[in-house]
Amino acid sequence: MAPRPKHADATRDEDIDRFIEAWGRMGSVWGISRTMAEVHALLYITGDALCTDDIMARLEISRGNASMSLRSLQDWGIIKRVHRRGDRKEYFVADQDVWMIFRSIVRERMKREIDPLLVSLHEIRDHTREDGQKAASDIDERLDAMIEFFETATGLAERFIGPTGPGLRLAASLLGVSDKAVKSARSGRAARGGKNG
Amino acid sequence: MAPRPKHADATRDEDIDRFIEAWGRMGSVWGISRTMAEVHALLYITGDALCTDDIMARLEISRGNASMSLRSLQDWGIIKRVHRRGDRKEYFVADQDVWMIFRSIVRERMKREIDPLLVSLHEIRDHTREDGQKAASDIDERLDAMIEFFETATGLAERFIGPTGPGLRLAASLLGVSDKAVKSARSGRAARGGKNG
DNA sequence: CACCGTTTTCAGAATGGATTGAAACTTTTT
DNA sequence: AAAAAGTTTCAATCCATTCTGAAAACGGTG
Repeated sequence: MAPRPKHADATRDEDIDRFIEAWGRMGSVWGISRTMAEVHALLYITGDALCTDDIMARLEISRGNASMSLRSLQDWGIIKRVHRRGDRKEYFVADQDVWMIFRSIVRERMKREIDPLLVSLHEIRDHTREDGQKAASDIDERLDAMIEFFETATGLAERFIGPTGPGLRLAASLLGVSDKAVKSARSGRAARGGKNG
Repeated sequence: MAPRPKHADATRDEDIDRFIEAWGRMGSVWGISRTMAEVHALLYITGDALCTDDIMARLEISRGNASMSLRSLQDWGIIKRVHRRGDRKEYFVADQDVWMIFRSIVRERMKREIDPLLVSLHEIRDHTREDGQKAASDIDERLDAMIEFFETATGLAERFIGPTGPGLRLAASLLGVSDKAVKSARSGRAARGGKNG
């Protein structure tokens, strides 16, 4: 039967590499740089506390790059520093709760992107309004529609990521998204038995 | 009587410029290029059907760039071509329904980013599984957690953007996102101050 | 306070994505 | 079928962001 090869560790490392690559590619989606995503991937998937040198070596990146990525990841609140007694190095661990990671990222992105956009939209609309010119009324309506959308979306997001807890899971059940629904929604590949609570 | 300044059009154009700029800046968030977002902004906010030359002139971009942006926007399904009788040019109009725009964008991003990620994650997990090595079991768990998250999120998103209709509005009420947000959902009016709880 | 291991900073180099512009192509008109 | 009008493609170029590497700063220790 399945022989347990001595190169099990090498296999494991390969899998880790693949995960890092996949997650790094996602970086753009979340608006973070590839390297930053890779550093996070490494910390998340290993679950270990790693120091800067570990990360530099594993990812083959410069010290400066590692330092900056780690800093950003901390700013985003998805990794934290840990100290080891008798060791002068800093170690880093990734938050292991995927929902938390998601919340942190969404919160940060909203703060950086959506909030300023809403400010701009309001400024523009206030301006078109106070001019009171008829010419702008159609534009006004479109601005209104957009502002309304983003404010509703913001409100929704705050529910999800707010301090009230793991809102998404709640939302999932509220909306009746069952495992079945999820499975059948995925066409093509999907045979597997992921399970837990 | 509202005073009707002769520079009304100039003022309007300025407002449009500001909107284009704000929306263009958002481009990165949605993973589309700045110019593409600006073209969309122009079409959306004016509500007009514009031809390539109009867009080139207004945005001061090259023909090639305009052509490619328009093409992408069509691929994303948020603008469409219109034909005018007796005119050989193609004109373009933006979908005026903000919810539809959002749905199109989310659908497209999921197809391009999340689905491939999920495929990769499954491949990696299947691989760590079939090796059956103990060393990988902790990694397995983390992969499981991540897969479960993305599948739930995907299922949720499909609810929102599915053909069933304006799911987000429904979601908003289901989740009890302040009645304010939902009420002001009636077109034409809006009050500042998105805080709620 | 001088030393040593470590982290941060930052100017310049490298990289990759966006943009141009002109040629190639398509469609309509005469 | 040639000309005219409009659109798309793509190699070359531009530009913004990311990355490097070495120097500066930090912070304990003896």
